Amino acid sequence: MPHHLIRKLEQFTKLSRDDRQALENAAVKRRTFAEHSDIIQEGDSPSHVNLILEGWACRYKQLDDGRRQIISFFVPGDLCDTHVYLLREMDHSIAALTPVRLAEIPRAALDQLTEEHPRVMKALWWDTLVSVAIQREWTVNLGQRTAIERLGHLFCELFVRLRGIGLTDGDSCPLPLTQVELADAMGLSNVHINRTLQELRRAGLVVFKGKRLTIPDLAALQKASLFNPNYLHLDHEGRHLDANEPVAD
Amino acid sequence: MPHHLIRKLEQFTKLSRDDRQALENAAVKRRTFAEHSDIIQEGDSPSHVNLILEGWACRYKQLDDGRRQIISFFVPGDLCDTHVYLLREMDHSIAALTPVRLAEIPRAALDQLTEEHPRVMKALWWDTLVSVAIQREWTVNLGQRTAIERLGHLFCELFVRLRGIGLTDGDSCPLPLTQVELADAMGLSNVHINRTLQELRRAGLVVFKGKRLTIPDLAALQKASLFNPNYLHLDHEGRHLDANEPVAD
DNA sequence: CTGAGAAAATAACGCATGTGAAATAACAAT
DNA sequence: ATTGTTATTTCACATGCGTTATTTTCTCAG
Repeated sequence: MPHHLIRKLEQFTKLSRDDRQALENAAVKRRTFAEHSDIIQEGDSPSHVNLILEGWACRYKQLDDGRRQIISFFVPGDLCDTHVYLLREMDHSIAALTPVRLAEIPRAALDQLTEEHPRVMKALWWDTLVSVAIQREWTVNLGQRTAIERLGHLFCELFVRLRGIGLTDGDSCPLPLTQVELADAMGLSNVHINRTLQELRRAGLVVFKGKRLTIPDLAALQKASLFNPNYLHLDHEGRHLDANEPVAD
Repeated sequence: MPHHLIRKLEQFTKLSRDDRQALENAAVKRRTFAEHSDIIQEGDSPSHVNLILEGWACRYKQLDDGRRQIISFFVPGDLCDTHVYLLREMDHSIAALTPVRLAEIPRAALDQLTEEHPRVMKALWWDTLVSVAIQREWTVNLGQRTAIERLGHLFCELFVRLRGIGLTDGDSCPLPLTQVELADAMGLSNVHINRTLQELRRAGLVVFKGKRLTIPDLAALQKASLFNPNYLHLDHEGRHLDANEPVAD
């Protein structure tokens, strides 16, 4: 059932049938959340790890005066902070952007998983490292890129991430975000997101309509956005398949 | 010798003499780097984990057209990405901002440490979680805060982090950064950093001179910067000292 | 003490992006 | 179809911050 996660992890290393089964077993407790509802709130005490199975969510933080920053987007297969339960309380909230189906992985299940399945442990570490690399890239995006580069960069990133889990269809992918949400993520006003979107459309770089994004020429968009996918670390060629860890399947 | 790291980790959980010794042993291989030299570069293949013992460093990323973003600051006791060697190549560079003394922790040593010293493993996980929480907060900082809030927020963060490892002296701390470096970190021009710094000085919120920062009234600066230290997770009161893991000392 | 290089400060001007408000357009539920 | 609701688009105007360049102040080696 957590096939998106498995597919994502297998971009990094092949898992055995047993490994995959262990992941299934860890993700038995399912929950659903309505669009726009909070999955967990700042100040809550985290007791388990959330794995998004279906739908989109986001991390966000709200300043005292109402300003809101979306800190990251979660798509199917994404884990919300492995080992987060070590912390006493959440420093941010997570909200469902669409209806969300997720699995709550209890602390004990995760600990057992990493102890008994070293390949899974390594793959989860890889996933964690990629997540923080994405967060770093957002720092670069917000700090240095212009509005048009910034938005183009986000579109490239989301497209490539979705492609990795098989959720793209040719040159298009789902993008269930409003312009206000894009604005909150990019640190821009919704008015300026609208202007920027039109500029991207006029340049023929993107089509964004009906909750779907189409990128007719990904290379062109990458170039215009200074997007370099190296930070997603999708380039391994089996490097991490240890010869002495046979993959029984 | 890695006493800053130990002091930092002990903000989270008490370590036994044995735990501390294991950390010492893992950090035997020492190196020094000159001011402004690169410690590791984008594209390099990481083979070990760097632990800053002395001096300041930063992660940064350079765009093709020369724009540079400083992504994070490293102070003594900071680890540069636990388990980074799982990745094939670095997606960013790390540079020494002052002369730097560090320890290279080999992969095997780290693996052994986490296997044989569960308290240390937990503490390192906590440290990792705090690091990414800091990265998230930078996203909020760059996305939502005005120049003056942004810079004030950075000053609060660095002061609190340094206080945690005993590197503050009353209401002041070292801050060996130039205005250009502050600009590259805050996504602002050096000219505007200068203007903003003057505004902070005029308001009596900071004194910044001779590579030292003084914050006469931390509460006031926190308020002006919308700084909430919760994301540094320094609030545990022994919550993670399991009763069944006696701390021999 | 002196000079050279780096860092900080100042100045003038331009533009990317914000703000607030109003007008359309799309969507969802009856 | 009709309506209420939410999302998008457009407009007019304001401003925070960038850019380029010059000047002043530090720092420290000799």
